[in-house]
Amino acid sequence: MTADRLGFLLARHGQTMKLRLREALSVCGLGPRHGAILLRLAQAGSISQQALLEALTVDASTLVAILNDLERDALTERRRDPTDRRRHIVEITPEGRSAACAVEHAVADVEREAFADLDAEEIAQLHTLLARVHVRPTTEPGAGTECAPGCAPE
Amino acid sequence: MTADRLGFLLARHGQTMKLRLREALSVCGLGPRHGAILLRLAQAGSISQQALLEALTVDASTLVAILNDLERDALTERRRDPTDRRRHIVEITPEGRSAACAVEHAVADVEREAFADLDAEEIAQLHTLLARVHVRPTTEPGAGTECAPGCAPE
DNA sequence: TATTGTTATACTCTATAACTATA
DNA sequence: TATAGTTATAGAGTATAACAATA
Repeated sequence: MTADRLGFLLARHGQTMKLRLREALSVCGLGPRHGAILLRLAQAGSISQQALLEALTVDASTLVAILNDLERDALTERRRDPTDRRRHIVEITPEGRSAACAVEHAVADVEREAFADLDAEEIAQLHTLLARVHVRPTTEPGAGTECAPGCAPE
Repeated sequence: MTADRLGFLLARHGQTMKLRLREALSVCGLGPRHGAILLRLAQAGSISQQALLEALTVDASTLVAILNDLERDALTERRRDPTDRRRHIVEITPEGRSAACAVEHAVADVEREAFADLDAEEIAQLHTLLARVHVRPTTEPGAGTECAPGCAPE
């Protein structure tokens, strides 16, 4: 069942993984993005909002909504950057660390099941390879080959 | 920048790939799912609607909408299975084959750019590994480890 | 009664554009 | 003027549930 383009395969499995993560994290009342942010913060303690934007590949307005949720639940806090009062720095709270721990467990469960057929080395390989795919387009849109002649429908 | 859970990484890159595929295929007036179905049909000629459901991991109602689009553009046709008139068999039309060719090119462009940092062998590895992740949950929901005590917020 | 396909609908996610504040 | 963040809103995608036809 590998009779599928790698691009489609990646898109499809990514979608499935997102759905599973959502289900697993719904126990904690969080979405996948919320979880990813909490884990980052649990590692780093505090991150600038800009850095989160780059790391998570989300729209700025989306990030605001997520941070509002987290702050409403007292899991994170935003404070102004003293050196540039336009910028926000996001910090994790003690409650946030507890939640991050829960997220860690939930994600680990999902991963254990999803990657059950791979051994540790293969999982590491997959991780490394995935980390090396380009997330952002490097060339201008439209730079590639156009649709072949006579291909366009309608 | 591998400081990320594999699950989150897969979900995020899958999302990005889907967006890129959508952009590339919009030239042909098709969505990613439309493209994936066309490629399948270009290979097999005809597939039962049930088989498409399993292969694409989409909801039945979603598939209906996609097939309606394809049929409206005269790229595919549905006919009843003579042996069981409840079932539909989806067939590709000549126009559909042309469109599939366009899809092939567009997807190849996206893949070339996204996997530019991987050599042919690594791409094949990634493909093989991805094909071996479990798409569907094998255990009942809730069978895994629950959130650690004191972890749940609010 | 169970299965296949369909329709209608509600819900979520995401992106777009306009607005505020700081620089 | 340009940047960081926010808000409101519209659009697309997906899932849920009820329905029709066939087995």
